[in-house]
Amino acid sequence: MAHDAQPTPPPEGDGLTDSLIGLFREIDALFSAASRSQGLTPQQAQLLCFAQHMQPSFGELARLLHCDKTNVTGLADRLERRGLITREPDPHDRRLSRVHLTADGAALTAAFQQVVDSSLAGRFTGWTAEQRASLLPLLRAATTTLRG
Amino acid sequence: MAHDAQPTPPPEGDGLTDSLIGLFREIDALFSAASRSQGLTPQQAQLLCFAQHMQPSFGELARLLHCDKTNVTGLADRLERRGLITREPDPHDRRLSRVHLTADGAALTAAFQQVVDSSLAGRFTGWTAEQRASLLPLLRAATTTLRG
DNA sequence: TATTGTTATACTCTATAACTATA
DNA sequence: TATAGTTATAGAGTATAACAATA
Repeated sequence: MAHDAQPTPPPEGDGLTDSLIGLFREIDALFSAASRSQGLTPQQAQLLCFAQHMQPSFGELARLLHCDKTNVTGLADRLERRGLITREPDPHDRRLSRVHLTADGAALTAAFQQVVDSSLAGRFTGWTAEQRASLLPLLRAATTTLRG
Repeated sequence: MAHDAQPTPPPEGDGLTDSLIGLFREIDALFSAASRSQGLTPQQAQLLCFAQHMQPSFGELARLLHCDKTNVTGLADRLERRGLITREPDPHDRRLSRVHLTADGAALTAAFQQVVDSSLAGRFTGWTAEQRASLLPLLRAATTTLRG
């Protein structure tokens, strides 16, 4: 592998970009439909998911969503106005504001995830057990690779 | 497998939605960076890619991009103003307008794809040949599955 | 000085409804 | 009647620059 992995060109050309765009558009469509079924935009739904298992600061959300911090302010404004999140001051650093889900927000987030999960489940029924089993680990590995 | 593939529940729960959102955000960030390096928005870059190997009508682009047809009008306006595409009437149906890439548009699209490809290549060097080989077919299979 | 969140601004993306022209 | 593309409109996402509060 020392002189075998490197010479082999990594996935390049060969329509990889086009394939990735196709997949990206399909996932985007799935997220959009699931979000709208809950009265959310995709960005709002994704923010809620990131706030589900932690209480992220605005800067952390900006990094997770790969957008400018100024966008998070407006995004949070709209979610707060609907009673789905609250802004809570960080006890250790008074510059920080942390996003907490309300009970309504947590319920809506769970509903969104359920729609996505069942939507996926409905489409992958044609796959073999092996194919499906290989999907999640590969998703996670690809995410880790891209994030690094 | 005839009575083994069906009873096994398809990928559901288990943080699948969160994993998918994570991957989605990373690919979005990669596309955004590549697009901006060419002076394009991600939506503009994706439209150009879809117009690279065909001359899609506005309705076809709306379906490929999963957005309303009215969005394609404005998207095409901005690309046409920059001389990257032209609107050409369909010879068989005078209601249809087809998007053609100009020489500049084709060059910019190729440059965008090159940035995406090399950006991906730079990140997947740590993968084994087997892992990389399994990625593209799975991407394509997943796209086909989601599109159906 | 540096960092966090905000505001102001401008542009882009998005969907809905109503319109024109073609079929 | 139905379809393709456009326009008008309103709301949402996006980045840049400048700002106040805090570290």
